Amino acid sequence: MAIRDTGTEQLIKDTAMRIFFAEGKFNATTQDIADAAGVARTVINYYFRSKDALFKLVFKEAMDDTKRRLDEVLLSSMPFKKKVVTFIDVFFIELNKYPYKESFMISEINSQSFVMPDDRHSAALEPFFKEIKQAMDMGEVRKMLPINFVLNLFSLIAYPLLTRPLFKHMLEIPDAKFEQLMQERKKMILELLFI
Amino acid sequence: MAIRDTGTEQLIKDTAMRIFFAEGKFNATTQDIADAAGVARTVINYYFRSKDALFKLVFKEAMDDTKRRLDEVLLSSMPFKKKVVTFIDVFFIELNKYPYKESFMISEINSQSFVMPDDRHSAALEPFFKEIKQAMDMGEVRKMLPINFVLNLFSLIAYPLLTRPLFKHMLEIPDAKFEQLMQERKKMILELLFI
DNA sequence: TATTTGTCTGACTAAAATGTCAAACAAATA
DNA sequence: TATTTGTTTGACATTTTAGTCAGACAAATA
Repeated sequence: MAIRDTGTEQLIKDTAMRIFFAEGKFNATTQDIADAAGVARTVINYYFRSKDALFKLVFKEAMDDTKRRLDEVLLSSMPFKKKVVTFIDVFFIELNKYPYKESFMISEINSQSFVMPDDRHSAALEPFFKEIKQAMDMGEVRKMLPINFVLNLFSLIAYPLLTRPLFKHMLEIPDAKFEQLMQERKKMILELLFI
Repeated sequence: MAIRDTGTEQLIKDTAMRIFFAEGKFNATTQDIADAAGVARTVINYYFRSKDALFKLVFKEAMDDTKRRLDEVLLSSMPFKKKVVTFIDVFFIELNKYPYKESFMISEINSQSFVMPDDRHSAALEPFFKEIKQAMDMGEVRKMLPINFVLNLFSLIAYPLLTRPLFKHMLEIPDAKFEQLMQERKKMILELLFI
């Protein structure tokens, strides 16, 4: 007989993603996930064999998803500056839906058992570097190693959101204020990156 | 009788710090730490009562240590630009000794059980903001919210080191090359922050 | 030296989490 | 409808990890 699609497999993956990336419970157990999904814990073994296998799968799919979303922007035919603006927006939306995703990824990547999937080289990066160089030649952006432009872009967007709880406390600002600050940062980042 | 200082308590703390921050083993067990320190696992209970208590203590001491080191720079009487340069250097040295410390902190802060210690407000921050404003008025740095200047400073330094394994792979660069890139970033960051 | 007392250890207990399996259940199909 | 087969469940077993405790050990000191 063919495989029956009861939606359970997807439900478990979605629930795991929610728990990890939206709720920030990095050390969730299989029981936690099963409870949240409303299924018996053993279905996780049925569909994914082991906890580890589920975790690895969810991680890989999350990485691929992010990559796809960002590549789509990088490979589009927008003019350079508009592309960067869109890139920032997409990044912000992603981090709004899954505030802990980035942090989770970093933990995983930095962990011992982690092995980087082979296909991590983005095909979108190479041509984007060319565009950066062009923009530099045209005096649109400050001259530096194109790699540093990309690093700066990621850094300026992601870091404040990663360390959000720390900074919110250090600077004694409430949620709404922080949100507003982040919106202002979007503009500021552009002004910083472009001349 | 007085407490005998056998150095074991400190040894355990140092070992835990090494395992967490230098080796990146975030999920180390008490057995792992005891083995690495060359003591029986139960001494951890003897000195720290529970695993949780040890973890909390190590975390707090690490936070305090970082804070002290950075505050020292911020409160010094150097001229503004030199202060920022020194700040960047200190940050780099710290992240060189304990590459995973920042990542560990972020995980912890983002975790459920985490409660922020009360005394997190740095007395050094207030006067530093004043200095930033002055530098802006003097046209030394780009005009923006002083808070954004600080966020940018942290972001540009820390993020690439946090995501090091990811970027190293994505960009296919070996260790030495990455190290060199980070050194170049120091200069680039200054050029970006100062006019 | 004898005693006290802080330090350390190994054996045991307890708790938490993962994995296995037989059987129940339900959807497809003969 | 009867049978097949994919799905789901609960009971049980295993593994992993943390905590307790009595006693061994060793440094201080009376």
